[in-house]
Amino acid sequence: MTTSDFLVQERQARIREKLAASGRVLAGDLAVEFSVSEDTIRRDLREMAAAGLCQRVYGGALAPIPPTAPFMERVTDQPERKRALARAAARSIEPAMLVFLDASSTNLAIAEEISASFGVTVATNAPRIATALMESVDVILIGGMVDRRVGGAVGGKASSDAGLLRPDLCILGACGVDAEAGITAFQLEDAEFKRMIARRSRAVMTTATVKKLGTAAPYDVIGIAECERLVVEHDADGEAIRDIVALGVEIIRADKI
Amino acid sequence: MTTSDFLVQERQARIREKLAASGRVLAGDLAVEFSVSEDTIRRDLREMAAAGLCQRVYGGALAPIPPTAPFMERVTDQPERKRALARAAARSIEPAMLVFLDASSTNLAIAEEISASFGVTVATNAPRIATALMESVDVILIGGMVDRRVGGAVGGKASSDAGLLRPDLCILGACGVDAEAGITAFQLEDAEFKRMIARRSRAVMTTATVKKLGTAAPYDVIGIAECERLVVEHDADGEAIRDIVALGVEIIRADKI
DNA sequence: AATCATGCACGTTGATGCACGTTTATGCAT
DNA sequence: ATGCATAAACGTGCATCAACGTGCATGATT
Repeated sequence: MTTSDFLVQERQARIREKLAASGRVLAGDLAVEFSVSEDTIRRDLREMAAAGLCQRVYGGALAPIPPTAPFMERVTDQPERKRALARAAARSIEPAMLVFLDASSTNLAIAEEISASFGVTVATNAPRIATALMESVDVILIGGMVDRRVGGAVGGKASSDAGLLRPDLCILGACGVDAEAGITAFQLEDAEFKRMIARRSRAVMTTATVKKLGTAAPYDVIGIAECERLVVEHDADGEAIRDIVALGVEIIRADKI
Repeated sequence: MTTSDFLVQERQARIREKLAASGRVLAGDLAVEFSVSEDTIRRDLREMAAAGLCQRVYGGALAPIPPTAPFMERVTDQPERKRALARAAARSIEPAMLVFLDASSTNLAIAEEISASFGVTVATNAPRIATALMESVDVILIGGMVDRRVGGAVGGKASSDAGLLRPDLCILGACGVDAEAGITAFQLEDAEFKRMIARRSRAVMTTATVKKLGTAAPYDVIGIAECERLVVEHDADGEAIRDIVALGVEIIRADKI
């Protein structure tokens, strides 16, 4: 094995601690600290980035943006991955549909894939998504109190508004996607809202970065089997989605970035 | 690597924070601050501009402007004048108020003057205004069908939503302001919406660039006497506002640009 | 034997500062 | 207001060096 005192997993756990503490790590520093080559550190960081545990940058790595960060912050996290997911998801949108996009950073990326030629109506509780779409397609805004962490209107008024709609397709933002736990969220009111609109929709689709697969956030939204389609990244681990497939959920893989 | 303490992405993230905070950055200052050459900063800014994260200008960069479109076209029309009006208007906003900002480009400028320290709740039918405010203050979103020319939700659903509110202060976007014609708008549904929310508010204030004074758009909103305050530019012609003053409307002049 | 973790070699890529001709903004004179 | 000179800022091309990822060999472990 190595002359270093650390097993791979230990080393990576330490790196994660450092990322959590200072927000960034330098490859050179880590190599010295762990008494390994920079090659090894780079492999670690690459592997961690592939698992969504850091952002790989020239010279080292940056902390991933926490999934509980406010919407406008989450939007800046892993944009290329979200764009790839968004492109794949947008292919499920057909002309004349009423599509619902709830407040999620990947849904903003999907909104940015929707042009006037889609010929759809989009309903959303997220002001940012409405802004992205209103010049291109018809937009129905869900009113109510805006929760800045969620990035959209949730709560009684928003649910009342959304309760007037029956979307053809609901594209659901998910904080966690797991065969057993289903689709989950970090905020209670967000989870309530998502569940309500999903159950009013003819079809439900969700998207998940590698980081979210096999994870569960604190609040249940819906079971995974209530979701017709799951869009995953091109390199999502087959193991992670095997049980989801077994529940009859159609898997769509995004293109390689 | 670099002799600087910052990874590229960190540097650009800081630049984005500065743009968000002050609306502009100077290349020379950034080079000193980050201990890199101005060449490097210029490359950063060029790259960020290409990604839509800033506007590249001689000497530095400005905060990005969203895509051009009807509402957004109005936003980019005479921004300095609107900012001056916005600053003057914002001084009428007091802590704990429920303020209503309908969809207007000057109201977006006003939204951008409102920080968390205002301690207010803002209700709006404009997604772009909600997006600008949701990180700073409590935002109540008015739902309904978004009219892209208006830049906000109007019509039956929006009126129904707004009908639940009684704002302390309604800041009304005006397309025309005239002693005889009063406050007028270019779209019928927009005029209906404005009238409804103005009449539910304790106080109404409006703003007018020199261009709008003494003009009338096709659809009546309210009479000028129903408006307590009118914010005009520092150089607004006394002749143009004389009759408005005679109707008991308080005039506030914006600062010189 | 197969697998995993590691370091090495090497060609490629990325970030940076320098040089330099071009462009822009500014101040001054008319 | 216009024209001119000047200095600062600009973008392009280039050289340099560090960082990068890939392929491979090696040693340790199962």
